[in-house]
Amino acid sequence: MPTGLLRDERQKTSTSLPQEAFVSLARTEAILHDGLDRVLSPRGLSLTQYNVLRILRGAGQEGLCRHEIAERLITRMPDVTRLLDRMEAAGLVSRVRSTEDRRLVNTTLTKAGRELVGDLDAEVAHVHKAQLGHLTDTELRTLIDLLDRARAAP
Amino acid sequence: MPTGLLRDERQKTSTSLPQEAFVSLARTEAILHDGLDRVLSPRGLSLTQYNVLRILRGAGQEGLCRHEIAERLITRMPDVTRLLDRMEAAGLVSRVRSTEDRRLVNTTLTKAGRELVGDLDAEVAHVHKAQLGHLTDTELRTLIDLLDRARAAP
DNA sequence: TGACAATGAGTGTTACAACACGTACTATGA
DNA sequence: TCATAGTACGTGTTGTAACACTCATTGTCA
Repeated sequence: MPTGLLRDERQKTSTSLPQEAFVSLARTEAILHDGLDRVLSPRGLSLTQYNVLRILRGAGQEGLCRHEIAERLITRMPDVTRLLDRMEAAGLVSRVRSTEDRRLVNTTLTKAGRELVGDLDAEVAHVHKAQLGHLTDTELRTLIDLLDRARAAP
Repeated sequence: MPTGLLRDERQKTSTSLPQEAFVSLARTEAILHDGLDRVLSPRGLSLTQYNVLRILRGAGQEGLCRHEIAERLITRMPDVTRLLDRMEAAGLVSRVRSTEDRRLVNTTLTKAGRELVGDLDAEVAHVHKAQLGHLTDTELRTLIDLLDRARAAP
């Protein structure tokens, strides 16, 4: 009987609570990520590229070097060089070799990059509100706190 | 004064609660994902491939067609064909064209695939416990519930 | 000060994901 | 029963991510 077999399999794969949390987290992230992509990809941006734009805007006029951008990115990203290559080719960022430490290359937003990320603010905020606005502030606060504590593994 | 400028930028990027939740979610998922990859990649598996193994184990002897696998995967995956190609080449799954509906291709675990996913159960459970075990059951339950409700957008 | 480690960026290669399109088969309705 | 739409899978191509490695520059210490 197939159903019996299937139940046996399910037992073998018995999901612990941490495991269940991981799957739920991955599912949720994938859905939210996809929703954001639908706003960003028409502009030719990936989520990572959008994050770089925001990071550079937050850094102000002085910009950041490759290493600093990489460590502020959400996902580990071992190939920031070519990510910036593409963004430079798209006219969103500009890079200048530092004169103080000539190993460093300083990256800053161009005017076009600053305008693009500015234009996207409203759209992105709208998507986030559409995706998570049905949760109360208290619930969101609780979610954020739990996620923060999850990352702070002992 | 640079600090002043930076604070201005931060204000312009004023993070709403939904936005903050999204970033926290993405950060957490990336960290957990990475931790799991460290167990899977020595076996030559990506997280998606590992999920396929688990999905097929859950499906039992009858297996699943490409479409069914795709819709059970956590992340949207438009190229399941070549994902299965690689897993077939690695000897983890086997594919047979269905005789009833010859459009369908039935995919099942091979013995090697079944053994591999079985071997990984303990390791994966250990990683999840190391990553999330410091949260109480109540906290994990709350987290899972909130994530489930987050996905259930109106 | 001169060898050597450390740091930062870039490059060559491989594998994978995304998109659009094509092919085989099945179901449906005039 | 035959045209047509729909379904399921596969393929060609392009862009991107991951890994290992190299090159240039700086810091350090005998």
